[in-house]
Amino acid sequence: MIDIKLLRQDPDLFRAGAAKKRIACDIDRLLELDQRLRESSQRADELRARQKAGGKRMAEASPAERPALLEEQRAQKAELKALDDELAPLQEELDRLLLRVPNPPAAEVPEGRDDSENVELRRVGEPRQFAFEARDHMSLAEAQGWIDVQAAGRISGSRNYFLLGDLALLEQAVMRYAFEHMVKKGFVPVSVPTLVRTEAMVGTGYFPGGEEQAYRCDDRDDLCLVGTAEVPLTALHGGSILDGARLPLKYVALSSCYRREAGTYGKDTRGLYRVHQFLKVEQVVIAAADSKASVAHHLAILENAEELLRSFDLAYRVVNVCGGDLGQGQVQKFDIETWMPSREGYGETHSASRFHDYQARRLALRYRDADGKVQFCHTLNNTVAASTRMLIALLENHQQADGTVRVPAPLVPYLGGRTHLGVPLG
RNA sequence: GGAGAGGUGGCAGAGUGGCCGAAUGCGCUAGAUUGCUAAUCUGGUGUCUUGGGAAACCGGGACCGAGGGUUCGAAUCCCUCCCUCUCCGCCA
Repeated sequence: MIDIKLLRQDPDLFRAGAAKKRIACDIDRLLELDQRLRESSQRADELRARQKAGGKRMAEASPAERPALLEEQRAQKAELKALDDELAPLQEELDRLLLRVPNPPAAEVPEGRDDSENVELRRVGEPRQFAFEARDHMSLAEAQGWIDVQAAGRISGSRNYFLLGDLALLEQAVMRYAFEHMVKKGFVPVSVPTLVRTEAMVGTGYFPGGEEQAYRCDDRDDLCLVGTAEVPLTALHGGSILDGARLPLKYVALSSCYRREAGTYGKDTRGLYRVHQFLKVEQVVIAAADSKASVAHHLAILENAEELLRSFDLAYRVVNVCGGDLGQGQVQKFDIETWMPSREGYGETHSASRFHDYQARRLALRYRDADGKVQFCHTLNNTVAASTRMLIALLENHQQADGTVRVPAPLVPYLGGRTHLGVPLG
């Protein structure tokens, strides 16, 4: 959520921000509501003050004085009630609109309508050239007996999968390695709930707006399945005032992630690229409110993921995501796209976002700084490794002519010392 | 799922209709005292919001798990929900 005081001071900043993000947003209506509410609530506060004073007089009044006082208080009460009734819907509308105001993107964010206008920052590693007919991850996995989407479709519907044998082992290996990679860097390992209240979805900025992308339990419970561990991790300290000396807090979590993928019919239907459920190791930083430091954290968590990709011998590129492709809350986002031979291109595998205090405001996530002032935290997050997309990259890039898959060095210890997976195919 | 007990400031804990934003203790903090440490004494010590002020600060309003209600007046009474604890049942 944005700071309404800033909005009053500099509405154009927010108009420009919304325009850059290509998100419609009625700033004028918001300012008008704010203005009216502030004026009226002053009146309401005065009425309440008189009401309170009257109550005190009542307590001290003699029985003879009471009836007159009572009458006076009744009249006041009616007046106050009328005013409150008038204000309540306005306040509601303001709150609703406020949740929708996009966080203005950083100056470094490129102009652009959608992902086609993201700006490439660098390419690292050479896409692999094959001296043989390379397979896509699906045909390779099927040939090795590593995947069953038919059975998954029968049991769970489309975009679900069973992984079997070596591929199930590889998934675990990647997750374990990614997790420990971050723990070694001092990130606190966390196991998180993946069922969260609507409140947490709103707090992290996924709602309102992202409801179609999230699975929701039925109305017996107010619970959603998270699309990423970012949600529980960022919400972990919501509602509290942290000791500023303890910041930044760095967390890493491994969790299942659930995505409805509504509106993507016919898109990436083959294989593991777009699925309803996967595992992901996610890094979250909760920091002090300092935009410079925030940028440093952003680059650091980006580098953490790049390190992992380089250690896997995977080629990738980093893009600076353009305004139109940014989410409502993000100040800036870097995506990492990893080379995927079957796509003959780079496919998104990581997404590093920084939010400034946008999520923190919604979550009431604050800290006390060295001067004793209460401030909203800055939050950031990035993927470390998302299982399915990492498996696509590993299978396709490290496949051998005989249909086995080479295991990159860091994963060997997590696979019992094996350097190749699968059996030679005829 | 059944029965019961609770949710009050950083923590512990009082408060059953007005004098309660809330006693007391601990903690924290500033100062005094002190050869050092410990101890002692004194003051300060919630959040949000609004108005005034350059600021220190001052005034108003809201907040005692959340949301509704009763009342001139609610931490206190009523309803719904959430959470915690104890016992029983079921279960990974």
